[in-house]
Amino acid sequence: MPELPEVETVRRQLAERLNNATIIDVVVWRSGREFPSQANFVNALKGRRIKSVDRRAKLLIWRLDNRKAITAHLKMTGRFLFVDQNYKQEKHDRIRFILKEKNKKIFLVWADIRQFGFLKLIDESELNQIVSEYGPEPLDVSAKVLAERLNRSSTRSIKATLLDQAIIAGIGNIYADESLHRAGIRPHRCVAHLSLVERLRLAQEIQNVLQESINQQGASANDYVDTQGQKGGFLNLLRVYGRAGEPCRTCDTSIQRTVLAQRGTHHCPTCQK
DNA sequence: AGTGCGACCTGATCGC
DNA sequence: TGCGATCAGGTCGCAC
Repeated sequence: MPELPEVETVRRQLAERLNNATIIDVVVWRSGREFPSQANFVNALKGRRIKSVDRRAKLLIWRLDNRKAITAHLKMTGRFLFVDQNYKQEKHDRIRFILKEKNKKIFLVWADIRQFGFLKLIDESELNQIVSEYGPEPLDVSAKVLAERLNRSSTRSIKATLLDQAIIAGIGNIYADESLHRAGIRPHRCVAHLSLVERLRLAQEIQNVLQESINQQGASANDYVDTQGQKGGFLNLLRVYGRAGEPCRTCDTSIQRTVLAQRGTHHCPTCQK
């Protein structure tokens, strides 16, 4: 759900306030799998300065001043929310960070309804390893490079291929369906059988849809909200995702929903060949 | 080796 | 009204 555009939106909002901030305190309201050793997690963070907030694929990376980093994955329902001093803990809240930047205090809450997300403290070498296993950032390379990444002899469908973070980073269920509709390619097609023209068109549409969604602060299909609790504006611009039975915006044909790669998959039988 | 699939988790929604 | 079944999905780990 939070995919590249949504995670990038959160990154920008976090970076704006957390860059150069110092972590004063960390209160774990409810611990979980994401920080197995709670005391170590809290103690290791106190007093550390955040050098930058970066993103790789759907992973948020807070680089600290001691060659360590906090990685955060929102998965489906993870949220960072800026709150004020008087904020009261709500049901799914898990951690509160108190930070300081230029004598101004910052209160940040990590919440996660489904508890799939995680925060992890790791060192530089482990971070380098994780980052190196992702495919290229789709907005940092040319469409030609992306098209080349999709040129593979595999039995998999193009949709399953797009969801593989090792091939191209950051695409999830929504943007896989949306980019395939824009490119006029059926999700079920075998990746090995796509023509050069199709792969190039798909690569360009991946870049277009991701950039357009970032410009709208992402799409809130279900649970996603940004650090102010705001929904993304791209939802109404989606062409197929979540529109089963509704008319295709291009040709009026009813959008079909099937299951592919274990994911709800949406396409227009007329526009997509 | 590459691929597919279950597990993880909770809340919203649907049908009876 | 209430209750159970189903669905949402990113990624890991295991099986084939």
